[in-house]
Amino acid sequence: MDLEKSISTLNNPVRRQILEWLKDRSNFPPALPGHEDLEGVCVAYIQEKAKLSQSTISNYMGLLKQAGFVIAERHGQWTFYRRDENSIQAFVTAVQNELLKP
Amino acid sequence: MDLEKSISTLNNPVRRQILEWLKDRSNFPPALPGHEDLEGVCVAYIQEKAKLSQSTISNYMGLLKQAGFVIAERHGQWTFYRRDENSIQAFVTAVQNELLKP
DNA sequence: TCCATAAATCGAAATATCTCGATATCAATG
DNA sequence: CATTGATATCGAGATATTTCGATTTATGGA
Repeated sequence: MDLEKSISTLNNPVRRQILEWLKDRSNFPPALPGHEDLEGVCVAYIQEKAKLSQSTISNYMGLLKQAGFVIAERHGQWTFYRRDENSIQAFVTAVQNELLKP
Repeated sequence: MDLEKSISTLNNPVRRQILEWLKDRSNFPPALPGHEDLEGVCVAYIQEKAKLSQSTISNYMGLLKQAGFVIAERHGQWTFYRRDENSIQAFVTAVQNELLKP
């Protein structure tokens, strides 16, 4: 848990929005045939919703992954991203511990 | 509660450190004669501990104040800063609500 | 009123972040 | 193995943040 990296990753409204969207698969188009059973959302769907360039979103997802907020899983040519709830919970706890008085 | 501004204010290790220091008055030199009853710590003390320039610390304290993390109270030529525990708690709650799944 | 001290504001240089288009990589398929 | 489609990486321009020293403002005291 690198608090520094986590905070700077969250210091961007689009990245926070992506984490929000990823709470619910139904924020994105239905899975393509053959992907129905896979968890997570591919980059193209996230890009479409965020309306930023492909490279920017790929970069953002890399940052979210490095910070531990999402898990990436490659299946064929697609990378599926999903939230890492445990890691997100750990961050929230760390923020509490750092900010709130003993 | 402007989450945007709060997060960007916390996106700096020195500002977070200052909030940490302000948890306990005894992290700073004893109050000057006549200031014993006043809550909070003056800018000069914070500057001394942070080892950054006076203007930088004044700026940081302004940001922390705008974000609602500290309360400033002027007494004579000194400005005393102290944590705003309610506001800090509100921020932590907002982070929880934004990040954790329903 | 003049001076000294504390803090705030200003202007600027160095560094970091954002965001893009172009290019590279990697996997599937004919 | 050449092509296509998905994603990752690269290089760069625009913008934002960090941090400073210099200046300004506010206050209290001689």
